[in-house]
Amino acid sequence: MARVGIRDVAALAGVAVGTVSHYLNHPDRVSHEKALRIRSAIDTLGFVPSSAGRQLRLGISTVVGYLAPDVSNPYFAEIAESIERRASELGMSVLLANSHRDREREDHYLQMFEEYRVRGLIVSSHQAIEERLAGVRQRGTPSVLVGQAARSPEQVSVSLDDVDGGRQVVQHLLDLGHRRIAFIGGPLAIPQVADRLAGASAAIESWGTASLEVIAQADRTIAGGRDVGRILAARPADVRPEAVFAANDLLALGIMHEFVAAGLRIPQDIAVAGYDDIEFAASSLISLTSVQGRHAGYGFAVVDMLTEVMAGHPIAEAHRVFTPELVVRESTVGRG
Amino acid sequence: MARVGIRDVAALAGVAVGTVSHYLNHPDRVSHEKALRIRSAIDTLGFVPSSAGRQLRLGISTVVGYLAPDVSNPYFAEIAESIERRASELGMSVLLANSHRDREREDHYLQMFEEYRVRGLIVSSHQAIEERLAGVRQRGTPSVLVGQAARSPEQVSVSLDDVDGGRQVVQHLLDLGHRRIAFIGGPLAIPQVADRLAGASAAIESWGTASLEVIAQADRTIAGGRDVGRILAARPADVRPEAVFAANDLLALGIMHEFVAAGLRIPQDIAVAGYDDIEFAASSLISLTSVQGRHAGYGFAVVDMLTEVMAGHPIAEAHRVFTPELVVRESTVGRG
DNA sequence: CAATCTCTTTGAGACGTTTCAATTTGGGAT
DNA sequence: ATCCCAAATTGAAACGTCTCAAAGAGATTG
Repeated sequence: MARVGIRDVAALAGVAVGTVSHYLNHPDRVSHEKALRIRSAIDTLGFVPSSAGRQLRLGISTVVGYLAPDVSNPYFAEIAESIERRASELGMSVLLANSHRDREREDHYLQMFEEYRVRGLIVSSHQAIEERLAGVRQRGTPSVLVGQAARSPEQVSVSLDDVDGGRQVVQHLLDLGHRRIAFIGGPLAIPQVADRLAGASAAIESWGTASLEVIAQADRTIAGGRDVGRILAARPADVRPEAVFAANDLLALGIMHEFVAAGLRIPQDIAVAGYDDIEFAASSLISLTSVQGRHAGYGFAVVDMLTEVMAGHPIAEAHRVFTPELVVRESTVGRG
Repeated sequence: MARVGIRDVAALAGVAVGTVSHYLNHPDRVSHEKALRIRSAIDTLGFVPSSAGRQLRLGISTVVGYLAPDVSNPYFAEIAESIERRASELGMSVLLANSHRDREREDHYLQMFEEYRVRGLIVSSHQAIEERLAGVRQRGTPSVLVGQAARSPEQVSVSLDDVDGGRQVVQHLLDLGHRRIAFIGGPLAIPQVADRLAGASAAIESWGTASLEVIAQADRTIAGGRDVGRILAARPADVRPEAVFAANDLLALGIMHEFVAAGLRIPQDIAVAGYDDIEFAASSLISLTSVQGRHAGYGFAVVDMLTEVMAGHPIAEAHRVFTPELVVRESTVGRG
């Protein structure tokens, strides 16, 4: 099953290889008659041009890579989808790689994308990855960092003001009258988590009479949330927080599940707020108060910045920071 | 920023290009001293081998593609993840493409994977895609169809017995005493949907005294479920189904949300069952009865079958069909 | 000391494509 | 009949890599 190449097509159609290539890339330069012969040769042979050959010659591709920590978190899946949609409008294809939050795999896929000479890279990560991306960029592959603001002016990024988001959530809980508040999340080495906590702390401090308990839970998944939820639900009411703020929606959903299973009423007995505003937050049976980041423009902004930077244009605003928006739902204010 | 190639490395290290290539691929064949020089040259130059060059020479790659209809459906995200995990154990990389249920985009990515000469393809699709895959296979790219059983003996597939799954769900609802049952889903052109309905119908018929109302909803998402849920909740109780069986969990979750919002009690007023058993089904505040397909081995089976077929081995069992398992939860039997 | 043998190193050639400069063709103007 | 021009076609060269056959350099053996 020897792969069929452009030469075979040319031979069968009785034309030169250059003509076949022209047919493929500049159809207007080839006569109708030969076009037909070539088309039929391609069909009978089942010719599929080799991207390796083309790329070798051209030196570039039309593919961009999206490296996500965890596609099974709907948050990233939703970002992936909006990126994909925008990219396809611009005639580009998106290849998705799932690092599974693993540093090594992240590195591996980054390397692979480089070897593939993707045109550009979109990277969501919980790691300190900026230095690595600087290397990649220097070697010719530009990238947009998504989800954490870059430090370096060279590294383009699109992110959310997580400090402000955390502040908004806790401010909201304080406004509702809660004073014993818990923050669930970790590890603090992750910028996104640290920022959300920082905002939460700031709100607490400026209020004065409230307290913030920090409960470490590095496993920011539904399962992780359930673990925490079980523990909290088991506490006697007077030492149980009046409200919990989870570092992301998955945690919050897991926590809520255990609260409800334990017979606690949300939000009367305990209020819950999440972060990211994934679709499942809005659709939970007790809809979840959360922080909406990527309003419509997020995926677009990412891809558009990437195209700018791929084109070599200087970026006016290298670090685009969106302001998050608190979405208040039943899990904090009850059925409206 | 001219790309640095293997020649540049060779020049800087003062060796022949062949030696550099050996260093990369057969490190044991090159002396320690030159290995060091080459390593340092690679580092200072920031050399990253071009996969295009390599692939052109070798004709094969170590990448497999996974084409999913919709990564933002956790069902596919979970499959993607298990595939990725297994593939990486076997030293392969997975590239994910999201067709967004769009026939055209599906075609586009399939073509792209072919041009990239991926080693093999894993395809989840709601379309009749077998013929297309036959073409792809004939041209040298093997594939495993996931989620629908293939018709052709040449097309390897891993799937679930959806007829049996549908039957189990409805049998369960009948056993609980429900007689007016509704099936939500569509379009019937989709094999998975049609099979689930077929199983449901079979169970109803063999029972005799029960009725099955089919409510078409092609948008099998949470939003789609909410639309249906609103309509059903608005019906007077005597024409409202006693139980609904949704073609997938997203639909079911959306439906439940509206039922609860309308004040209906689940399962006392109306029972709900879904299909796929995504994590959010188990974690819903009223946990959702669903059908578990891909128990542990699913992703493994897929990748292992793909490696077999990539190796050119004949497959003993070309169409592997897993038997689904009903997972009974609160949405049908109430709090246990 | 010659003859082998092993371990390294070398450079050419091929993979499939696109582009570019050069050539052919056909038709209209002179 | 000749010339010219545009349009269509051609073939060679180059992209970056790996492998293969061959050669070089020591080391070991007879």
